Amino acid sequence: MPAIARTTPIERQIESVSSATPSYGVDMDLDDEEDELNNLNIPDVVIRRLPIYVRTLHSLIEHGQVSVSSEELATLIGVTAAQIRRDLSYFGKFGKQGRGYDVGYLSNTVERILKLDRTWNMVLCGMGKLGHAIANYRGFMRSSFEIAALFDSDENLVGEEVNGHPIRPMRDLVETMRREHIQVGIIATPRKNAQETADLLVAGGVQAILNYAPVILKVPDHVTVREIDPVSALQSMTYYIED
Amino acid sequence: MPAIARTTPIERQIESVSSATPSYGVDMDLDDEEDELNNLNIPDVVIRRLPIYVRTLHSLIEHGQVSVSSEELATLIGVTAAQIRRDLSYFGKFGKQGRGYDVGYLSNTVERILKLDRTWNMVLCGMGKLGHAIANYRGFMRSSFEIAALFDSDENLVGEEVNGHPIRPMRDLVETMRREHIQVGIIATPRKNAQETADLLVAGGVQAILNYAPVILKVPDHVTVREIDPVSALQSMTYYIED
DNA sequence: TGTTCATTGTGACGTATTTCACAACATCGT
DNA sequence: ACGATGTTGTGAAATACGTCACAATGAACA
Repeated sequence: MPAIARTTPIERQIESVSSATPSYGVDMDLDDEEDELNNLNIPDVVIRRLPIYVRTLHSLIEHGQVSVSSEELATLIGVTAAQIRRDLSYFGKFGKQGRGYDVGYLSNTVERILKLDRTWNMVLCGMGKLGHAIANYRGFMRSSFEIAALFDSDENLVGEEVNGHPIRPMRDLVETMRREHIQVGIIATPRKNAQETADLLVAGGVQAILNYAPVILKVPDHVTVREIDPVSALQSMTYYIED
Repeated sequence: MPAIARTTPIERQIESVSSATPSYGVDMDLDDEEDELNNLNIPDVVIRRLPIYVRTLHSLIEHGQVSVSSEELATLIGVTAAQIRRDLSYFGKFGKQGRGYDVGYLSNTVERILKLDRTWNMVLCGMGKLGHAIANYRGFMRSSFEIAALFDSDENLVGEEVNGHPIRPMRDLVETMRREHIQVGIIATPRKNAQETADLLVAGGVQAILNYAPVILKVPDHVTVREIDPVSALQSMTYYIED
């Protein structure tokens, strides 16, 4: 397993991640500490499913349901029950035989695993039409995320206020991130500026980037990237269309 | 392989597809017709990578490059060269030993595989803020896609013109789709209306749905769905953040 | 307290996907 | 015409991921 060569397990790079499986240095002394937050080598596919579990559990909570079996959850989500059980088993034992899972408890647990039991401040780079739409989007707050600052390199946009935040010049990005200890960034710049923006985010200490620009970003191993790419999504679906 | 039970191969359902591997009825008479468009059982992961290849090839074309090796392409994209060669080999042989691939030819070929050598008309459902942003998005046209009609169930919005198209009432959706032979739909409705909208799209003959609503849609096997879900993307990245 | 029932958590197995590694071959310079 | 070079396409091996199937066990109720 050549450490460098395939640092970024393929699939990830494209469909999104480019993350570090943050599990190096495990030769300390093989302590069996199999705690909940044992994150040694949990497949990224599993991690990507967890938010869906959380979302579905929330919806059950809204409906007042207190307990759920892997089977029921599976049906709601459209996966197999075995998969849900296996996924959860990576982190510990949260169910009760014969009873299923306590909805509230499981929801809290998975949120804690994903570190959603806090608010993450984000910087948004690129305040064109897309940036404006993102800045005005109401869905982040409801989910542990908050846009803390807006940036654009166009001096004409700087100063404009969007959804309560002034647009700041790009040159302030790194400093702002450091000062406010921000680890999450959103890139909504034109394609050609995306990589340089990513570099700035990295300089500012970013650890997670949500990338709306249609480019594969090169980032260090400790930075996770997920692509939001509607065009690619469409382009891959047409393959299956039978006319 | 229980046909019904796991119609929707898990991963797909969540990370996007819910498609038909459109390859039933292959007991005709095992003709070896291994043509390019041989689509028997090509993994969806591969299909999802093809748009990235196309995009990267286009960028090479813009730079005037005429030939590219799998190695170079791999570096640009951030995958391994072997993977690119394997992916392409599902469809045929497009390279020349010692030389690599002809950029223009490969680009055209992959586009043809993805059926991007035509324009796909789409319907957009849900004309709230998000719907407006999508309707005004300039990136589709440049990529074989065109929004042909807008729909919303809110009578107050009906009639409003967005980017040259009037918003029509939902009740016209099915008829419009059939009349104009539209097979691609975008859902940008609130979460609670997403499933009913999907049902209408299916009734209208949809075969591909780009879903911006945070719900897992239930659709028949012949319909492919891809989710655009920035919140889930963020929620899965925080897992990796080390503070 | 024992029996029934439902449902978990997980070894063992199976399938899907990626990577290795190399024979085959096209091109070029001589 | 030939050897050197670079790069493809692909069997075979390796790894990653998903599913089966069942022993273990908690709850309910007799």
